[in-house]
Amino acid sequence: MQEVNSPKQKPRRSRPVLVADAIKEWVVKRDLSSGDKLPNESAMIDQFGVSKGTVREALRILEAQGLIVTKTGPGGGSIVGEVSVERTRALLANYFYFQDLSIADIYQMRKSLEPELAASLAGKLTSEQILELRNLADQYPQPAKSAEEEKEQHIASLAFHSKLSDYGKNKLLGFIIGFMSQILTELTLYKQLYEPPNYELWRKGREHQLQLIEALVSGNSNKAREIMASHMQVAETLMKQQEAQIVRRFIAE
Amino acid sequence: MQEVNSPKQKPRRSRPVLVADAIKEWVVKRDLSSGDKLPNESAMIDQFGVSKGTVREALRILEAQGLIVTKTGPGGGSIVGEVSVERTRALLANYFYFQDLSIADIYQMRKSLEPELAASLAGKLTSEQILELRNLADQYPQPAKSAEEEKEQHIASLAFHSKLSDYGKNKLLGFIIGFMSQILTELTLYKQLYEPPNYELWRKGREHQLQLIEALVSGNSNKAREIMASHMQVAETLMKQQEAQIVRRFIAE
DNA sequence: TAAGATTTGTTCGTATGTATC
DNA sequence: GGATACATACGAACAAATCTT
Repeated sequence: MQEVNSPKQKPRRSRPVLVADAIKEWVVKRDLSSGDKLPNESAMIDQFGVSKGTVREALRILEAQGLIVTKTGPGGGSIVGEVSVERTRALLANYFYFQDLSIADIYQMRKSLEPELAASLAGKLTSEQILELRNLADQYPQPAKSAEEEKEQHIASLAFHSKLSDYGKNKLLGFIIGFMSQILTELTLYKQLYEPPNYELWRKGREHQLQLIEALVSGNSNKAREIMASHMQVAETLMKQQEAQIVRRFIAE
Repeated sequence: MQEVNSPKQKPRRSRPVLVADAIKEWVVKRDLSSGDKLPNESAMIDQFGVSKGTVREALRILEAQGLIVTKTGPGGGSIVGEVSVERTRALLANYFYFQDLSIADIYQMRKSLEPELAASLAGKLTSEQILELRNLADQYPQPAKSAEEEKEQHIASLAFHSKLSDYGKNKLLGFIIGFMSQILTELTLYKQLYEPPNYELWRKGREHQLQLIEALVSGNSNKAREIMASHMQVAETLMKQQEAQIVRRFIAE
């Protein structure tokens, strides 16, 4: 599997990306972690035998991926920087900018994952966490009086799910659920308001949240799963009513 | 919500970053899509009133995120580039480099998602796709004779799942499953081989693949779901036996 | 094949900004 | 405030890739 004679002429990597790769390798080889210092610019210029401009382009590449953070001044320079969730979500959103996700796609996944998350959290939450959830659920104790208000409630509800995903131990599961909540929130923020508030669905949704909290407190994981599953059905109906389209835009940075 | 007096002194965005943002905005505002041309370097130098070096750093940022592709020569320059799955997976992997994912975390998700995917594909595959799956499943018709051979079979099996995820219409679901297959493949590639081949599990795994293909062809979605669920149990046992640790390394680019 | 034109790629020297001591 | 150490930014020049004729 050599790269010789490969018909797929790979587009020759420019020097900045080669340097960026070299730096990444350097970091991994020494098993550096968040906060550890990298050599400064002039050291890299010597080390890799390239000019300042090239080194700087390489550093911008790593910075764009969230792998390093750079500071000026004495004691400054670049350090390894923990990649943030926000940036990662943004990068993932950029990918789906080109992929035409539908509401149905997102709900196919939510219906599988959210009940699983709820079940895994039953009996595992601290009283502070429970309190936070209650606060979110109580944020809108009355049915929405206008489409605008319903929108706000919908967003608060998504924040509830996002918060829940933070409480789980499974970082992958949490990330994906948080990502979907973000997409749906943006969708809700930007969408047209042409539907009147739906009282029946509102009532069910709120009821679900309260029942869910109760199940989480009592540690009944099967019940938590069931409630969340019903809730997803309701939420899906609500979203599909709006015939919303996924907002196409770059985010990142 | 002004940025004045914000206690959270946000780390002043450098000029390349600002230029990169401006370019992104420019692209979105015109609703450009994959392949459309951006102004060339000198035009940007004029347009933004910055130096060549600054423009180039901005372009490297966008390139690192997969948003543009740059070519030299006449008619060259930068174009909007569809963000590739590979790059996106790599960027996501960078995030989880810091998050200590466990095998259990990944399988909690696989157990939820893979059966769902299987069910959604029942009766929807073309004969070419079925053939490809059969080929992958038939790649190792005999039980592994060595640990090394078992490793190869395990990787082939993951390729089977990856392929399956490509066939679905749900891009988000496909992406996540593909991502997990990739992580597990790397894990398998780099892990120590201290366990002897496990014939019983091998037999079950292969049986599952064949039964699954059959269910997919006949369009029995409930059966497809069930088989995949059992298969996930087996696969999880196999992985956990190895006590593998998630490989920590940067990928990307 | 070869030459010329176009556009990105890379270097260097210099100057400026910024944080620490 | 001044000295120091570092990143940030500019501009001019030259190198390399690639398209056209």
